[in-house]
Amino acid sequence: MSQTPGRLLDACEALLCEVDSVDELTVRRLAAHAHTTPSSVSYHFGSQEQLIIATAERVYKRLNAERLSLLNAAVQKASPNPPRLEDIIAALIGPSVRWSLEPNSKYRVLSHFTSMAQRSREPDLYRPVIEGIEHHRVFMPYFRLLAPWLSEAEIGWRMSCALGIRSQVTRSRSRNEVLTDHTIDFSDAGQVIERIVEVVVPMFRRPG
Amino acid sequence: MSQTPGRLLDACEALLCEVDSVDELTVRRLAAHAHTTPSSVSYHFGSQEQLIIATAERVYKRLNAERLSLLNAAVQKASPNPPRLEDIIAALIGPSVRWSLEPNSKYRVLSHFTSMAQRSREPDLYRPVIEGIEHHRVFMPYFRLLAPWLSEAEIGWRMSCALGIRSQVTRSRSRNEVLTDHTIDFSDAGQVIERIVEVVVPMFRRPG
DNA sequence: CGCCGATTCAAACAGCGTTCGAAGAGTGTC
DNA sequence: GACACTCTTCGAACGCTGTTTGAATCGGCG
Repeated sequence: MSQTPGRLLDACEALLCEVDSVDELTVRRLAAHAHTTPSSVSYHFGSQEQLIIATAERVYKRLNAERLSLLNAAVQKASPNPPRLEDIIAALIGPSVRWSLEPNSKYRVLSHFTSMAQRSREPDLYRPVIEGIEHHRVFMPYFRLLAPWLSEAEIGWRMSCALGIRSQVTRSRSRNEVLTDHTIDFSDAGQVIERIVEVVVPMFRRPG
Repeated sequence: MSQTPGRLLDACEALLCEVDSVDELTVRRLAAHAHTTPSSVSYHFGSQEQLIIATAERVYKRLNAERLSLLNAAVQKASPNPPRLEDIIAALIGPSVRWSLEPNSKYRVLSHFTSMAQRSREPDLYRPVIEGIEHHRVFMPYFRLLAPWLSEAEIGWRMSCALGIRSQVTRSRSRNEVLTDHTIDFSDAGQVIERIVEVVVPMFRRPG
């Protein structure tokens, strides 16, 4: 077995974090960083795009592991009572928010990845990673427990909304700062998560 | 005055709508469509990127005009009473949702634009368009009227959240369909807008 | 007319991702 | 030990990209 694929994955991960725009990442820079040649990217991964996808997948798995561990902690903490709704929401959206603010986290890999997914002409390459790895379904039973009057579909819709708010925070920080007159400190992950939870919780409250 | 810049803007708008990925849009294709040569793009706009930004700006203005006209309609309809909260929210997020679903609208220009803004190494080129043209501040007084217990910053934060949910719908349709078990018809703009309004309204209700 | 700025265009340039073919490394078989 | 075979590496080349350059052309104006 060659160890070049592994070195390419590592190089890709490292370079994606250093880079401001994803098209500063070239096969030639990648190859140099991994001590190999441009053609080995195509050889081992099929294309540069697929290498980036594989890199993102690896990072996604770590992010999701953190989500799950927060979820389990929330469940443990409250056991045998049902977990707090606030904790479940924070487990869902917290890691993304936190990673996006930690300067040395690998979050840049994910934001480059999602921006590539949007502009790709081969959405099928990305779909499995976006829909499969982020298996939000693990959260479903706990939301159902806390809001049994909502169907699975209704809960899924509210999770989508929560994730949309999360993305707005991680993606358009400067725009948010303008809209909120700089009164929210968007560099304080804890505060931001709290604000998101505060806005999402009412979506799961019993109506009327 | 030359009429080439105008033809380039038109060509860029048309091609951005036809294209799946923004890097299918090349200066050579642009030039051919506008009956000119590749170098005229750089000559008139500085770069291909700036041409795309100018194109998006033009489309953004139309989208915002539609928002404002919906806002005014909502105000007129209720006058002299304050407008309905639901109508204000629908005016804010409705046009994007509707455009993103109309096959012949120019929404593709905007989604290509935002995905470019994310991956650009010159964010300053995009900032004025993103923060300036979308002058959401017009909505502020009406929200304040309807939720006087919220500060401007609090309202701005909730508007951000609403826009985030809107983006989630216009961007990740397939992911939403999976999460909601295909029980929401994301191709029905009216229904989608209604669902968003339904989730956003509680954010503006008096706490407690 | 003569001039001058504005505009057009073909050619060239440096960079990109990928493909190709030859060379090398390692392994199992005769 | 020698051969055959696959897996891997690598440099050269290909076709494409956006931009720059310099010469040609156009349109008014003194």
